[in-house]
Amino acid sequence: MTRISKISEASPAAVEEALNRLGRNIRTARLRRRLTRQDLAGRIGISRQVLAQIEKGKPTTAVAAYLGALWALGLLNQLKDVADPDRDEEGKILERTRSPQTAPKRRKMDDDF
Amino acid sequence: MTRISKISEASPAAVEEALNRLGRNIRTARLRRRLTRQDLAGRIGISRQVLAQIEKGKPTTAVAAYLGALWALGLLNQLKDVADPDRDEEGKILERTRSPQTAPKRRKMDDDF
DNA sequence: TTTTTATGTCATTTTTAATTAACATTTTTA
DNA sequence: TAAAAATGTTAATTAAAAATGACATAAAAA
Repeated sequence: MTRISKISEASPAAVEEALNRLGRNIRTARLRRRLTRQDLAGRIGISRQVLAQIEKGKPTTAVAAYLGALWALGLLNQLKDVADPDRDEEGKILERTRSPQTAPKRRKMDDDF
Repeated sequence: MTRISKISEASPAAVEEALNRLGRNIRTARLRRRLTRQDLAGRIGISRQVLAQIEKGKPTTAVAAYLGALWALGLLNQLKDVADPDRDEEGKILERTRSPQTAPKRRKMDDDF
């Protein structure tokens, strides 16, 4: 990010907590596997300084850096269920209260990075 | 990020897949709740363009932007278990194979952003 | 202890993310 | 239909992330 002013300033307390916990968990997993920061950072493709920030839960770090850490630790699969529509009971209920229209579709389907 | 060359170029396929799925899930949850991008982006504190990128799974976007979306959708709690040390069976096993030394501690405890 | 390794911390430079604004296109509503 | 709203898309600017290198300190190993 960058001029992500609002995110870094006003990221909700709940988000900050979640990031702190995630960072701690990544650190714990790394130590258990006896990996140095340099080692793990190398596997992810980031510098050891950035990995240090991840372990502190820095909010403005690229999401792929976090997920890369989980991947390198063999923990990425745990992310599969997050926000899974099948488990979004609240969303399913909300959907049922409406006429059975499908999500509006556009012509072009996106993709590219 | 920025000079995050390696992350954006070489982010593992597994990470890209995870991000694509997460983005799709966020989009589905938003539509179910009948929120426009502008609405949801406003609650998170980002621009609608960035939210669009999140829904595409852009890897270099700030982690807090992704988590903020989950938070605004009421789905953040699902992240609590990710990388939870108690569930890291692999890590627990690795830890047991060593002498019962604790994780090396430094004097100063970090924290600040 | 001494040596080596890991980590903490800082400065500099380069790259680029995010904002903002504008306009096009699509979808929905009236 | 027409009007309004949502989304797609692009460009310019600005702020900041990440890399890199250097050095200090702490921890582990010899």
